[in-house]
Amino acid sequence: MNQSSAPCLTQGCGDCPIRHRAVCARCEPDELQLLDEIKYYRTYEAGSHIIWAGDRMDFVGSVVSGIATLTQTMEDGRTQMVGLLLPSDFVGRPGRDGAAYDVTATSDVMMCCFRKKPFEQLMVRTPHIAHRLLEMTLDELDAAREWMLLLGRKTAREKIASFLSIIARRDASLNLRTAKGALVFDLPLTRESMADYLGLTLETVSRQISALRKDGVIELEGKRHVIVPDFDRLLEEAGDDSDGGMLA
Amino acid sequence: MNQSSAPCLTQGCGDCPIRHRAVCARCEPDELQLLDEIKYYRTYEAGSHIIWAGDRMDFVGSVVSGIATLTQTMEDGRTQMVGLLLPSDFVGRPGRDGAAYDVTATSDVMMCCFRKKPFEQLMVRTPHIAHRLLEMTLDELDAAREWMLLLGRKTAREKIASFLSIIARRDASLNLRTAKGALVFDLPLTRESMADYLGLTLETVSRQISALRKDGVIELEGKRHVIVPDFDRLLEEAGDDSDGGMLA
DNA sequence: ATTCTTGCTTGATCTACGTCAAATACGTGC
DNA sequence: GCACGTATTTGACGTAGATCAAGCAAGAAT
Repeated sequence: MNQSSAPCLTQGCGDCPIRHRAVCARCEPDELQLLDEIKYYRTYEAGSHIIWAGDRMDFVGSVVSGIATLTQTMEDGRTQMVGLLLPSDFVGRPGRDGAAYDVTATSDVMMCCFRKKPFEQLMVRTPHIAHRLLEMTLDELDAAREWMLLLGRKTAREKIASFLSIIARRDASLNLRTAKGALVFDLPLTRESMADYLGLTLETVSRQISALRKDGVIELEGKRHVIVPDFDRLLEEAGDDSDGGMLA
Repeated sequence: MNQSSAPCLTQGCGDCPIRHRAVCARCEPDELQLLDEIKYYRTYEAGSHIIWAGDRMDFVGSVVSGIATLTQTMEDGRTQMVGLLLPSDFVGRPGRDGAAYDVTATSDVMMCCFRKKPFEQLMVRTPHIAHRLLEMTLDELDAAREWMLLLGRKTAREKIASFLSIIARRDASLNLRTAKGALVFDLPLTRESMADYLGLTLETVSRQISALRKDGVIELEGKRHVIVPDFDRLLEEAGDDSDGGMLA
């Protein structure tokens, strides 16, 4: 169907999707075998918690399929999403014992896990794994800071437009174009989860999506299927500097 | 005066303040010498830009003295702070060429810089530097995510209280207690910069500080000098789970 | 002393978004 | 087909915080 679901057996990484190589892209065959030895798969049902904040976490790993979220919740129930995990995204903090956030499967999720202790030992022996992890963490930090601008300074409409463009970008595997060049993808979250992502209420999310639809910025088929006839227009609505053609 | 201004000559790190050892804490003497060879100091005047977003960045380093901020600005001028750099904090992204954000000196700043190329080479040879950087980056990511909860879900009053407790915590070097056990510190930012930190306007910042003062949560001497008679009370106002006694 | 400048406070009003409440749509099982 | 549960939309209204607009305080320059 597309490269993201292609197995990476050639990399010695079992049946993980290709970007899972994030961790083992430059490993030697013997290192890959060590990774395979400490690897296992787990599945989680939609709605179930993968980890609770504060739990001891004895693995690191990648999402193979499905969607998971990282969230923080205040005592009175207000919650803010702080991470969105799509297939191939990495979870876990080598060198840390506890989980800092709740990790929840919002759809059925399959994880590819590495037992943490041996993974950390492997890290010591194979410096490029540490480098790759540093790189991934810097990427996450960049994403978090972009997100902070969104949360602190953008209007509700800009937040929605930004979210749509972020999903279109990240979910590249699902990106398709119609004959006319319109961009097409599915929303991976409910309105409520989008609200938690954007620091809004679900009602405001719904209203702003309706408004963008009315103004012709997007089209909807059903509740989740989005068509973006003009991606640059969407970026304008998002208030982003038009870096423009990253999908050109 | 306090440990933060004590030189760390014993670590072979020149006259950098002690937490600068972040990078070189576990280095062998010969590695430290290599660090010294690629090290230089630079000063920046209050208000001047250290780096502009997008600039090539040919160094990494630590703040030795003064305060600097990381900010993002939208085309229409709305700005969001995404990082606050106090003495001993690290700046720079090994492996990345460009700066992602504006870095501004909000007071006179002295930086201790390492030339990036040789620093990266050193990183390859000394794995514990890479590990330390990963650890620091994970810390920053945690801080960013805490910050996201603040931006997305907290009220103005909670934001101010959170900010005060964060400063009290980070600025540990300046923490003092009065005879009665009240916590005392100085605000490192103007009201406007606080507003950029918190996703508010400077007027709202001012009003909420006044309100906290009126309610006895804090006392003020002048505009910047803060006295917190009861730190737990402040934490309650911040809406944080009372992890309580981190300063007990 | 006096004017300027910069940072801060306070007041009056406005508005974007939240809150509360009631439909509507879409499955899924019977 | 029909009942039921969940996700979503839409409406009416309230409010936290933004905006606009005056002051005020304290240091620096004249």
